[in-house]
Amino acid sequence: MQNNFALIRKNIEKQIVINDDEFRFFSGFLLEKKISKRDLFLKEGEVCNYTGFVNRGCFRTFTRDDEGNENVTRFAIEDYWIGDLYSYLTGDVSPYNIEATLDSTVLIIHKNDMEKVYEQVPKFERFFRIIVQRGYIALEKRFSIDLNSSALQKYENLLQKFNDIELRVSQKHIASYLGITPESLSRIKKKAYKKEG
Amino acid sequence: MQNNFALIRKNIEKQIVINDDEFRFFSGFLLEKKISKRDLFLKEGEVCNYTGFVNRGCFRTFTRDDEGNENVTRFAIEDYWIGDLYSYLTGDVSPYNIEATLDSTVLIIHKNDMEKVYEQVPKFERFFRIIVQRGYIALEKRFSIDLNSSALQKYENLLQKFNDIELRVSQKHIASYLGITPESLSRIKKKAYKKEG
DNA sequence: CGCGACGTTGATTTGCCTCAACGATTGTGG
DNA sequence: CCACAATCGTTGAGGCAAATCAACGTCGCG
Repeated sequence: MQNNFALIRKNIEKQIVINDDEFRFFSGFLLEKKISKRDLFLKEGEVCNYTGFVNRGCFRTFTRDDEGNENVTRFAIEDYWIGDLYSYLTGDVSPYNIEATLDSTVLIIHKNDMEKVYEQVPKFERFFRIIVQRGYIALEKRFSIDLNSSALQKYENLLQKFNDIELRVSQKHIASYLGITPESLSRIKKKAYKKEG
Repeated sequence: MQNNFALIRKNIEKQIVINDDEFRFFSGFLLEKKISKRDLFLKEGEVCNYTGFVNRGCFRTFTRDDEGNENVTRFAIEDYWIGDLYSYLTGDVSPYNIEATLDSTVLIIHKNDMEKVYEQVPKFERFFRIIVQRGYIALEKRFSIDLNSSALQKYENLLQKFNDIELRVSQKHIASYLGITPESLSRIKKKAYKKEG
C-alpha cells in the first residue's frame, strides 16, 4: 500500500514540506483506481469531482468540435495530475474526455475530501495553487512557442517533454495534439528521419 | 478619488462579497498611474512586483524571439488585470513587455501591500486565485480553439472578445497576436468584407 | 478468418509566407 | 509649420507547408 504512494509523495514534496502525519492524513482519502485502455477517467457531460494522479500508464484529454472531430489537448503520464479544473471548481459539466491510452492506475481524491485536507493541512492548498499556476505557465509557454513554430518543431517539443510518447499513444492522437492531420505527421517524421539517418 | 475605484470594486465584487471597510483597506494601497501611449507598464528583464488593473486605455503584452521579432501574446482593455504572474510569484525577471497602446490609466498595488491585504482580508486571496484560474481556463480555451482554426476564425474570435480592438491597437499587433503576418491579415479582412458587402 | 482502424504514400489544392513595391499617415527636426 | 523620414496598411507575384481526397498494405481484434 505505502508503496503505491511513494510517487505521489515525492511529487508533492517537490513543492511543499510535509511530515509523515500530514501525508498520512492526505493519503487516507486516496483511492487507487485501475483504468483499462480506452476507458475514461472523465466523460464529457459529467462534473469533474475528483483530482487524479497518474501512478502508471498514460491519458489523453480531448474534446469534440461541432463536427464531432476529436481534439486532443493534453497528455499525462506517470507523475502527472489529471482532471478538468474548471469543472472541478465551478461544478459545471465538463466538455472534456480523459481517456487511458494504456492500462493505467490513478490515485483519486474527491473534492469533499480535498476540502478536509485543506482544513487540516493548509499547506496542501498552497500545493494545489502552485500546481495550477505551473500549469498556467506551461500552457502560456506552449502557446507562444507553438504559434510561431512549424509542425516539426512542435513535434520535437512534444518528444522532449514525453520522450516515449510514441509508445503510449497512437500517431493519430499525436497529430491531433499538434493540430495537424495524421498524414502530415507521417510525412514530417519521414522527412526528419531521412535527415538523421 | 472614490470614483476612480468604482470599476475595480465592481470587478472584484463579481467574484467575492466585500463590505466598505474591506474595500477601503484594499484600495488604500492602490496607486493610480497614468501611462502614455508606447510607454511600458512592465519591461522585459525587470521583476513584476505589481499587479495592475486597467482603468482606462489599452495594453499589449509581448516578448521577443531569438531574432528580435515581437510576439504579441495578450491584449487588455478597461476592466482587465495586467502583469506577469510567473515573475510576480517567483521573483524571476520577466520576458514580457506590457505596453500601453493608448494613453492609459492603471491602478497598481505592490506585492508587499497585497500580502497585507491577504492577511487582513483573506477573501482577497480567494479573489486572486479565481483570477488566475479564470485566466488559465481562458487560455486553455483559446489554445484549443486556435489550434484548429483558420486565421479568419481567430480574428473573428478576437473581435468578439474585444469588439473595438481595431480602434485601440495597430493591425500589425493584431496580426502578431493571431500568429500571422500583417499582409495576410490585410488580405483576410478584404476577403471577409467582400463577402458581407 | 475477416473486418475495421491505422499508418503510409501519391496527386492536387489551399492558406499563409516572403519579398517587393506603393500610397497614406504619423512623427520629427529644422 | 513645413519637409522629410519612418512606419503602416495594401496589393501583387511566387513559393512552401500542410490540408484534402484517395488508394493500399498491415495489424489487432472479434
